[in-house]
Amino acid sequence: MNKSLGHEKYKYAAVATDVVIFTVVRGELKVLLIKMKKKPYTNKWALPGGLVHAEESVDDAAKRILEEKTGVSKVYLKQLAAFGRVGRDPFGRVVSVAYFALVSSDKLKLKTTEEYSDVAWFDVKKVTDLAYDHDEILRTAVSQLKGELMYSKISAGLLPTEFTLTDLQHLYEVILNRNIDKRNFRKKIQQSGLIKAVGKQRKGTASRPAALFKFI
Amino acid sequence: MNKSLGHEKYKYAAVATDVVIFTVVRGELKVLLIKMKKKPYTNKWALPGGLVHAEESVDDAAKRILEEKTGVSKVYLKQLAAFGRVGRDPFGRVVSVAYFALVSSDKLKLKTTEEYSDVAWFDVKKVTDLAYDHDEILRTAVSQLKGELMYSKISAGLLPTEFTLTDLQHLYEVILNRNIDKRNFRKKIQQSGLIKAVGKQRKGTASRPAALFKFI
DNA sequence: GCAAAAGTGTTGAAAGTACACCCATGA
DNA sequence: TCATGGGTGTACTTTCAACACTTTTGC
Repeated sequence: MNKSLGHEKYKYAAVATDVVIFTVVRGELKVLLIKMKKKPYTNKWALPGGLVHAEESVDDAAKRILEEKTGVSKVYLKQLAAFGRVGRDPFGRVVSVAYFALVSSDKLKLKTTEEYSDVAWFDVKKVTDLAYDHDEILRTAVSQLKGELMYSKISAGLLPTEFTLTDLQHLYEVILNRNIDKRNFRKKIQQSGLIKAVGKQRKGTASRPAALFKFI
Repeated sequence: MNKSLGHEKYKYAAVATDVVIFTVVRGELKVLLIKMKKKPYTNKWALPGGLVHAEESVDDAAKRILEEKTGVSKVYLKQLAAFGRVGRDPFGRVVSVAYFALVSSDKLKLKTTEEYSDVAWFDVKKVTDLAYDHDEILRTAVSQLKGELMYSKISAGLLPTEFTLTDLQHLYEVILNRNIDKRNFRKKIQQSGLIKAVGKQRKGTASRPAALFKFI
């Protein structure tokens, strides 16, 4: 969405997609932002996005943009909503279909340091004043992420295939931004049917070995 | 969406909106469909829809189309999802943002009889084989409608401003397609804070008068 | 007084929440 | 043996589900 469209001269609106890419690092829920060059958003941060090409589905466009910005593929992307206010994009009449995804920060550490300096992770709690209507998109994404966390496998992207219940709980605590009771969490998540024990243990931890689980 | 676009020649996708308009008549949940003329969908039924103009928001486009097809305005339209498969529209590369609404059948009785014969209400349970990907859109809409019914005021569009709890329960039973316990329903809906008593009663009913309520 | 719909409570089950101690391992 | 994190159960509260009779009105 940082290309000029000149779509003002067309009679109809064009389609873009913006992707809210979350990760968790050092106990913080972070979102990937890119720094813009073009006026009127010079040096403003924005969600990664781009126009949907004629020969690709909107889902595929979101995947493409995710991969372009992070190098990560095969991540589950979830459609959030369409944002279609008239003035939302000063470069033309563009409707954006927003997606969100959770990606493990170590899977893309290389990419974010290799990439130019105008791509960076930001603590979600501190982000404000994004370009376009991206503050609104981000708020919607955070809210939907929290709502779905306990009822879906979206968090799988943030953990290795095999993980401990404590790993999972810590992840949930960061995303939900609150403490969770260990016993209640274990009861609920094991009853949910979303994960199952793999029958192995994680050793070498200077403490009692933890059972490993995986998403089904 | 029943206009040729020729958007194949553009590089990017265009935006349309399709509106799933529900009503309840004679104990059935019905959806408004229009009969198409153009190949390859000649005589197929489809959801009302159309392209989003450059100067209107997607929300406004959905409202406009709702009003064009039903004559009803000031109805709450809820965004459902965007549908963006490449081949979903044989006339061009079009991404549709779908909405749904509930409108009282008596508010638009005139309109549907005045309108030409290729607009009609269909029992949702019997609808199949719609044009485009409209079967999928309809299924998604029905599912979301059922899910939100108890937690929002969307059903307000289907009732007069003042209604009895029995009216509301009958409506819910039709939409959810199951019986609801009267006492549990009354407890839950009155605790929800979505409605409140207006302090009046409906008289002249050959039975005990019922208290009237309204949505807040 | 009777037909017709309005209105109202209780009990049991299930799910959610709060809370504290013992266990297995590596160092 | 101790430091570290792993693992477990119970009591209370809240929510959901099942279920039947009395009340008020018009005729």
